[in-house]
Amino acid sequence: MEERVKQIKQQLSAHNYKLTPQREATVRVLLENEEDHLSAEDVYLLVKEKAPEIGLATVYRTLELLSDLAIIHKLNFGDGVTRYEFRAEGAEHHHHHLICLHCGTVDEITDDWLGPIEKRVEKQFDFQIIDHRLTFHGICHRCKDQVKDPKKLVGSKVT
Amino acid sequence: MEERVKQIKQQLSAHNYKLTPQREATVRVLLENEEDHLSAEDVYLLVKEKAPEIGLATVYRTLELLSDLAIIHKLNFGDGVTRYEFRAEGAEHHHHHLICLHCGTVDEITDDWLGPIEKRVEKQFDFQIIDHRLTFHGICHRCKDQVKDPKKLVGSKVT
DNA sequence: ATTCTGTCGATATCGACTATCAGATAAGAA
DNA sequence: TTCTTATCTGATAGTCGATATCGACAGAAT
Ligand SMILES: [Zn+2]
Ligand SMILES: [Zn+2]
Ligand SMILES: [Zn+2]
Ligand SMILES: [Zn+2]
Repeated sequence: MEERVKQIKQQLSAHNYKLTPQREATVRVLLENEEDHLSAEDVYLLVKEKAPEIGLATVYRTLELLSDLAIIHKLNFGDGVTRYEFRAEGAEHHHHHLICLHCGTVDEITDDWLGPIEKRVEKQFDFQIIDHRLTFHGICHRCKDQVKDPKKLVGSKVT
Repeated sequence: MEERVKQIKQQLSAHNYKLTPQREATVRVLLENEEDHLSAEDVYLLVKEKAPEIGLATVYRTLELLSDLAIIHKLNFGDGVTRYEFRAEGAEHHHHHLICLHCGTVDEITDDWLGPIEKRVEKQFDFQIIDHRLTFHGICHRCKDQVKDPKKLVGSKVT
């Protein structure tokens, strides 16, 4: 934890940015909820618990900054809000997500399974891949007994 | 074309919806620009050329209706607007997209290359897949000579 | 004719996000 | 120190895509 904060502080100062108290509070909230895919509003409310004087704009600015420096990723799960998560340290690509259409839970596949497909894309389409996003929509193991007609869940969600 | 319109008319009436002139105009615009990933605003402007009396709300309502009936898909390419495209007839799953970070073009992989990975997900995570989204971000063949440092393009886009 | 239902266009409203701007803060120079 | 400068912050107004609301209208049913 302290290690990660220190590391991020260095990444910031390498680009002539300071780890201000507000930025540090935001980073700590992200670190403490690393598996939760928080929205900006989520982060704002959590930061406010520790530092009530912080403004929403500052949270947005900090998230944008961390995103610009490739420290965190912006995610979109089709619910209209941008969510944020740390990039895996050293990982080249984004990991994959499993979204349950019944309970909304987002699980993760931390391994990158797209290697062979990427090779095929690069060759067949002459497309140089920098990153990818892969999301599966379906019924998670916790819900499978409660859903009778999965086809009914093919709604009108954005993705 | 006429065939597709007729088919959509039947899909609507099967759910007790009518293919009104406004809805038909919207459907035709979608059909005539099938490869373009139009936004609601795009559709609105194109429909207005033929039927100037149509309202923006009606376009949104029609797109939502077509989406509910699984006739079209809602897409999000990280630029803040929802885009729409027809579902491939009979295709179980959504196709894949290649987004160029330099020129913004969206190309398509119409084949489904995820079969083996889906099997693995279903088994390993006990997750019943209903649909998926796969997007590659990178440099398209048209831009590859103009981009020297692809790493620089790893911006803060939502995806 | 009268009611009911579905649909329409116009427009107000919503919510996530961004831009603006005056004041605070921190680093440098004198 | 004191002045200067650039960076950062909080409050808030504004933007923009999307949705909700509402009165009007057409077709079907009674
Ligand atoms: Zn579930
Ligand atoms: Zn994740
Ligand atoms: Zn390109
Ligand atoms: Zn497409």
